[in-house]
Amino acid sequence: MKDKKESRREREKFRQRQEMLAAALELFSEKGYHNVSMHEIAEKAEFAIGTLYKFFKNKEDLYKSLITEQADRFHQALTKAIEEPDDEIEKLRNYVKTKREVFAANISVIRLYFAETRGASFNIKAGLDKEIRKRYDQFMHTLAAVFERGIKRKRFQKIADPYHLAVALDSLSNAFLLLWLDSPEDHPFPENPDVILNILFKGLVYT
Amino acid sequence: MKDKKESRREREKFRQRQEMLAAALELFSEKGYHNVSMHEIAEKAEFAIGTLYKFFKNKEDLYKSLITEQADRFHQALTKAIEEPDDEIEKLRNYVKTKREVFAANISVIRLYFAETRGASFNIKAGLDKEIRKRYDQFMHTLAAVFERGIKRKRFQKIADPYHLAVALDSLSNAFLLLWLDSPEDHPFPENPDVILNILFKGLVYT
DNA sequence: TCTTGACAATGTGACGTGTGATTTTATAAT
DNA sequence: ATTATAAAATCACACGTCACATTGTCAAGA
Repeated sequence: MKDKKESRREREKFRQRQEMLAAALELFSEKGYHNVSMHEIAEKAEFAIGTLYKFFKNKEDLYKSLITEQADRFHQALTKAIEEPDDEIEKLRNYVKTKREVFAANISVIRLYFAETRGASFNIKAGLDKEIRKRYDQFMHTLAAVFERGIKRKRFQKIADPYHLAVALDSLSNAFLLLWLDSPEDHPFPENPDVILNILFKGLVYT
Repeated sequence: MKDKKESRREREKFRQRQEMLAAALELFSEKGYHNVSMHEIAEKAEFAIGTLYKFFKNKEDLYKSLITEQADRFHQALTKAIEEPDDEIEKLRNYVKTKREVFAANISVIRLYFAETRGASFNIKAGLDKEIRKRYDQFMHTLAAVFERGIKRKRFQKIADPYHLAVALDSLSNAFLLLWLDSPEDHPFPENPDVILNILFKGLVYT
């Protein structure tokens, strides 16, 4: 019974924390770190200011938790996507497909995430940058491994270093997904994710 | 004589303005918009705060001027780079080469510029985003024209829509240049800019 | 030609005002 | 009684203003 109560309370706390983060996420992604006040977050989450501070040391801590937790979710989803299929080309297809879904469903967070990984974010004094980049780099290496294996198995030509290929695919998919999400009227979503992959797969110049 | 005096003063004012912008640039690129105060800028530029406000309506105006002026410089340099050579492949080579130089010489501004073009920047309330994107999009179209002409002249295969190819080259070059500039120890600058272009030029999968 | 002094233009920086993060104190729930 | 929540108080900081100071201009008089 004691146990049950404890865990019940635990769960309750966790739920509250999630609500706070959800409210914060919505606000941050809409207006940016510096244009959102703790008051606003508290109000949106339907808590008082003081309660926020019971859960998070300060604004920075709140933001940091938010971003890293979201980043973990993304990386987990994408890692799973490239691990599941066996064939390398299918891995890449599944990667693009999953990324498209993740982006579409979380476009607002994605922008914050980019701000952090892409440098030029000065939202918090220090630390987050490193923290996020570590995760990003880790993922980039697992993606590189796919290319490496593909080259070893003679499925891919070695047109570049595997890590470079990973960087290339990452940046290409980011660019196109943002393009499509930014203005679906001008740049509608192609049904086929191969539009992106073909840029890598096919050669531009005649040989 | 009157004329000369006038222009002398004009030039003097311009010089001061430049000094202010230079100081602001250094600070903004180091600490971000919100972590730099007008006082700091004034101090660094060795003017009094009031003087700043003689030149710029407010902080936003200062920042906006800074970014758009820099962006114009970049776009001008890059446009020139793709207009000069006659051959399409040489245009692209020259583009990458020039971009590399521009990035290397202005890495700090570049980050700010990305923050603005890549969304996720909430530095100023409104306007800049649109202003910069307009310029960016304009350039993207002139780059697309290179691909279009290349395809028409049978120098390139039509592996994708010309605009998409422009987006692809832009994002690839950004990604690699940042990679190299971020950690030259881990990822040294290849002497040959074709490292980037080959990803576009050569096909990854065997055909 | 040189000096002088009034007047304009430009530069200064202490201060008013507002905002927002964090703390403290009061209240209610368990 | 102890803990969780709410609301008000504190406190620091940064934008932008404005009355004053400084510098520069120009013409009349020595």
